[in-house]
Amino acid sequence: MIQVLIADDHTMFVDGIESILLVEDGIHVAGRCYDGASVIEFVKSNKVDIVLLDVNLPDMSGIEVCKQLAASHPEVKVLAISMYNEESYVSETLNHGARGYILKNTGRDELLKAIRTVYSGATYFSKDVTETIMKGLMNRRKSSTKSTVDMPKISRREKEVLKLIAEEFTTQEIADKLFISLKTVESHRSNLLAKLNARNSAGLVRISLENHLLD
Amino acid sequence: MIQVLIADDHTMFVDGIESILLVEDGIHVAGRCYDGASVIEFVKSNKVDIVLLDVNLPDMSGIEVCKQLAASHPEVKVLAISMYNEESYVSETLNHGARGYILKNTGRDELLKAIRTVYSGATYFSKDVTETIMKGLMNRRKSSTKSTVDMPKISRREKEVLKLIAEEFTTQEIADKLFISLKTVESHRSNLLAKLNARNSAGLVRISLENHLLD
DNA sequence: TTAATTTTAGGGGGAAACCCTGGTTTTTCT
DNA sequence: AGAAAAACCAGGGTTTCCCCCTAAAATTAA
Repeated sequence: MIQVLIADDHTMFVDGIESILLVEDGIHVAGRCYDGASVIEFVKSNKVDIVLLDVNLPDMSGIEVCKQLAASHPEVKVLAISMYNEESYVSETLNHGARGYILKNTGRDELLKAIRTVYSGATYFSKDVTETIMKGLMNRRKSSTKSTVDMPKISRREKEVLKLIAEEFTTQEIADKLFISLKTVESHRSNLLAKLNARNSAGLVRISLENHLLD
Repeated sequence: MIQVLIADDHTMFVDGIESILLVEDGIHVAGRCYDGASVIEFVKSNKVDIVLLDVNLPDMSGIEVCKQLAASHPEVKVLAISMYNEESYVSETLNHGARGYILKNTGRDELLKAIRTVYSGATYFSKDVTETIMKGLMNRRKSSTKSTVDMPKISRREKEVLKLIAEEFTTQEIADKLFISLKTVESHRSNLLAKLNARNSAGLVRISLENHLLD
């Protein structure tokens, strides 16, 4: 029997979920909570397998609840339920221990499937959520590509020097490693400063990391 | 008619794909390529809607091909095909312009569905790949939390100094900005060097960027 | 084969960073 | 309230960085 705790501040919504789960074999509604604090309290004294957790609770955010649950009761699986299909919400929630993320417009069958899937140890995300995440993952390309375009060409040797600078080696150490003179390394760094429009080595490192110049 | 270019260095695999696509209505195999360079060449002089791209090509990586295609022929959609269901591969590929990612063990029907989906402008990922990405997205919690844990506490003031160092300001400039003495700033940097186990400002910047200390 | 770029190298000088030690005041935690 | 941590300040000494300049050899592109 899967013990489910429903956590949402909208009574009507909780009622709806409960009525779905009540008639379902193998699933039992262990309790209902209307805020984050009571979720933490409830799991302390009750056996709960899955928390159906609204991401937007009045007192604390669902993310905070996830974090605390993951710390104190890692065996309790969190299935996040949210009205918002936004990348920041989704990834934040997942990054704090939720095993699944479904939207509030999810139908009865999908809700049951999600609960059973998460209970089995796997993860579940509704189709829309999956798309959102993929989109977010892909859109990071634009920013990185754009900045790569207007980035001056860095020669092979300069890149080597740049890498070693980022690894905290001094000019002398870099010279020894590359079997070249200290003055040569200084030339390279000087050229790098000009090319990357940096004022010092700290900037060199920041710019090269931000633009993935060391890959 | 969807013009498809198959790019893979394994002849047998290309043959297999081709035989599937040949009997399919609305899909035409525009050409076959066995390395990345010829893909770039081919799209220059042929109409291609979709490139079925093996991520592991002999001469250049599929990621490189994606990048170049996105730059020169953004209308050509890349559907990545790979033997490896690994997070780094998948996200790298998607971040460089691929519209989909399927595995080589994908069946005939799913392949066709993927092609048609990508052609329609949407994205397609096989179920396994989706799971991998989700796992990867979730597992960043562990690494980030872990690194934050064994990362010494950085005071509010130190963080301010650290930010300004990363923004390439000199000690004197930082002192002026924060209305404190030059020597104080040096103290803070010195403490930061010790705390973050860095040898110089370059390392300070690298470590703080790698561990998201400036957020 | 020129032309351009890259890589190499050097002198000299000033600024900044780094290291060490010491101290006071303020904030934070218990 | 007392202890601990953080923030503040400072001097002197050493190293490293950064900048200006020049310039030859090697590689690459036109």
